Amino acid sequence: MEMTLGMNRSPAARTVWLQGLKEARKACGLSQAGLGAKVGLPQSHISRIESGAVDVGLSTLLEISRSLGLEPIAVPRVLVPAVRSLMRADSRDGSPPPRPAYALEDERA
Amino acid sequence: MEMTLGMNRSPAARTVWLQGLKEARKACGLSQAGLGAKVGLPQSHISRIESGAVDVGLSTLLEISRSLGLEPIAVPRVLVPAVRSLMRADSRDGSPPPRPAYALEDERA
DNA sequence: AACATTTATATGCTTTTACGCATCCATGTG
DNA sequence: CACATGGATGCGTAAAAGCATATAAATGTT
Repeated sequence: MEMTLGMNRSPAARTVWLQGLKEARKACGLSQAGLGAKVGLPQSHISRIESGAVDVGLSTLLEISRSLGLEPIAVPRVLVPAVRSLMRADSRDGSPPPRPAYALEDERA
Repeated sequence: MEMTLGMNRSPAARTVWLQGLKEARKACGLSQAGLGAKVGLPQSHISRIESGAVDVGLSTLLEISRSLGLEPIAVPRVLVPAVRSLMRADSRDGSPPPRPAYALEDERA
């Protein structure tokens, strides 16, 4: 069996990650230009990054993420579901029902 | 007030992150060449990445991290302590922690 | 409605740099 | 010594970062 997990360097591999940043940007009410100004990057580059046209560098990724109130952390795979659950529970507005400690989540099921 | 908290694109900014990957690599008992073989990268590049000489791209970072059993996640800043605590608790003592059965694990730890 | 104006995102082009190959410098080990 | 094993460096090339400009979609004004 060929087990090609999405481990290549194609745009699709990073697109999911970048999509999250794009949503976070909009959640902050920022335009590409606004975000660019915040982190000192040209709007054109933000555009290419979000579209997956370019493979953004770690430094730029850190600046963008942090300016959006996010901190990229390398989480052990076994803890990913727990962390995702934690994030979901936090971002829920006025309805915090007793949530199970773990929830089957997307990532790349 | 000038509040430029080390948010530049200098090597120092990413060194912290990369140091974690380096430790994770050693924890896996892998050499730079071994890791490179796992992810299809030349050893020379792993060297430059870990030393901070180059600003590694997101795709490469994802491949490296995942090959080490780590998943980079953008965590809201307010949740960072909680996540860190989770990771600390997990890595305590060598006894196998209650692994969530649904953590898709492909490679040998 | 048509036209201007502002705002948001995308594209062409140049400079800088990550990536990849080969090579080289260590420090073992028989 | 020969020969591994782990890591670093010079160099060419493809691609990211940066600048200016173009397109798109709203927003306003007559």
